[in-house]
Amino acid sequence: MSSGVLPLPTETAEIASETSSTLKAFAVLEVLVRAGRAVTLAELMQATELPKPTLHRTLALFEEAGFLAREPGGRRGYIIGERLSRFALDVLRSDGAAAERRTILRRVVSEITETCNLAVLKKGVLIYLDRLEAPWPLRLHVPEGGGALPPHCCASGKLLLAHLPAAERQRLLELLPLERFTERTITDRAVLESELDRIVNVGYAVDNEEYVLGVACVAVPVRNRHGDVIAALAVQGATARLPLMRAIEFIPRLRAAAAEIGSTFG
Amino acid sequence: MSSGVLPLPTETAEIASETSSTLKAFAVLEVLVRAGRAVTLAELMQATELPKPTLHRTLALFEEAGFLAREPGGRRGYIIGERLSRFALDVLRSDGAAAERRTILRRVVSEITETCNLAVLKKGVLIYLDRLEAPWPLRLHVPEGGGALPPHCCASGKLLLAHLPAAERQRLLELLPLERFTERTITDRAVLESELDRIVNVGYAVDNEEYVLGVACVAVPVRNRHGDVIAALAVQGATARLPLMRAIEFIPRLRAAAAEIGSTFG
DNA sequence: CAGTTATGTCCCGTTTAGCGGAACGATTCT
DNA sequence: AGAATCGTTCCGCTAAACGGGACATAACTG
Repeated sequence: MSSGVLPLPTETAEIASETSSTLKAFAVLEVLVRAGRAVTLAELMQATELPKPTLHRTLALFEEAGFLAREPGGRRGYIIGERLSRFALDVLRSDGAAAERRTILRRVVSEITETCNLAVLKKGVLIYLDRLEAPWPLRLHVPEGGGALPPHCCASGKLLLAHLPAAERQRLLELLPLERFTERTITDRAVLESELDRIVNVGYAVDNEEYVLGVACVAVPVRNRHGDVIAALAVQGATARLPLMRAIEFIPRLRAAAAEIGSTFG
Repeated sequence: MSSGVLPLPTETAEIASETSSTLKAFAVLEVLVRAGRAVTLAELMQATELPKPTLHRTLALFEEAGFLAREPGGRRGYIIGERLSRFALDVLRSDGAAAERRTILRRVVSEITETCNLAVLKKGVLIYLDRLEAPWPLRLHVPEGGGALPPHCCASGKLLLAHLPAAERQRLLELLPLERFTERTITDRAVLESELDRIVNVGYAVDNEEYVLGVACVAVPVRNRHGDVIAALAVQGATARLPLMRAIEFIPRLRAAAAEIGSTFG
């Protein structure tokens, strides 16, 4: 796998600035694993920008615990240990409900041939639970690892805001910065509030280029068995290909999928 | 995949007595992952005997970093996050045993002079852990980066579906789109189901031009020491050169190699 | 084979971040 | 409704992580 002239993909300083020792250690593992071969301490220093003793300690810890092992002989690089392999296998095997949701998403995406995502609201920002891109060349690039979006300017975000308990919704509305991203972004609290009311009534939310010019979204609620809105299922596409009007036609299908997804929780 | 009346396999006190916070955190992940389903804080407390705030802190950390995620709604269990899932795949593709497996694969390929591959099911789709082409001019081009295949139309996919835990298999069968690729693709749920039963009985699976016209595959299970099916080893070839009948003759060799490969997984 | 550089290991005083009992808040059960 | 269980937050204490630096070991060099 991978590996070229420059030994490691250098995601660098991100790691060094990580506060928690545990996450730092985990990030080191990620670098090591992505290298796809034995890696020396010096290489890891370069790739992670972590101090030498810190790295050494971390690696020794993992070696002691069986997560890592070392090459025999002179320049002993670190390799993946048996315990880490077993762990990885268990991770892949513990699909369960995640596989179901992913499968449902996949079906929707292939039916409507547009990118779909499943998102929740966490501490006032929108977080993707899963996301599946349709095979179009023109794609919205989303930061790796479930990057958070501001909720006031995307369909899922507005939908989830709208269905918050009244008090919580009120509190968030006052707190949200309502930053402007395009000329269509809603930056007025009163306007946003009536938009949210409208969303509750019609049962879906749209984002008409409010976050990125040329990108429109439609989101429908995912409910648990009690009827609470717990997540949002959304379709997203370039308006050049998918004008909002056409996206809205997908709502019945989205709703059906949302119902299925809802039943995979709890 | 265990999980029954008693929620978790309780390796217990080992973890609580672990000195390093990082290893403790890792052990928590191991427990969570082995459960094979969403796990609550309370369950983890019982299984790890760690104090509540400690666990909470650890889990929140992982959630923040994208290694874990939570089920939305009321009783929010922890599930495996996107980042951890990706990490696991990277591990399996480059661990020390991967080299060993590749050696075994290489031998099989040179023995039978046909392309072989090793695959697992991840979130309901087939992913190659490794793949080695035989030196024939006519080859099936496979997208880089272990592109995912739909499981209902390839030998490995059907084999792995067949050996899923009954409940999970059932749920997935209902959800899979069963897209048609050739006139031989199985697109009927009932037919697929009886095919899966048949596969469990005979111990191997075939793909008779169900995905690509002119390409046939035969897959046998790779089992860990407990007998669980964890991967599939398959041979694949152009039917012009390798009619299904001849491919089936390779099964004994594949089985032998699969046993070897199985022993390289913990 | 000394001399030199690059890499790996250890020490130890400092400080941070993990710790966990306890109280509080939220949800589910009956 | 109340009771019980589960999840979250607080905060003072202390162990554990931190990392500069010194030392040790292996790999090049002439």
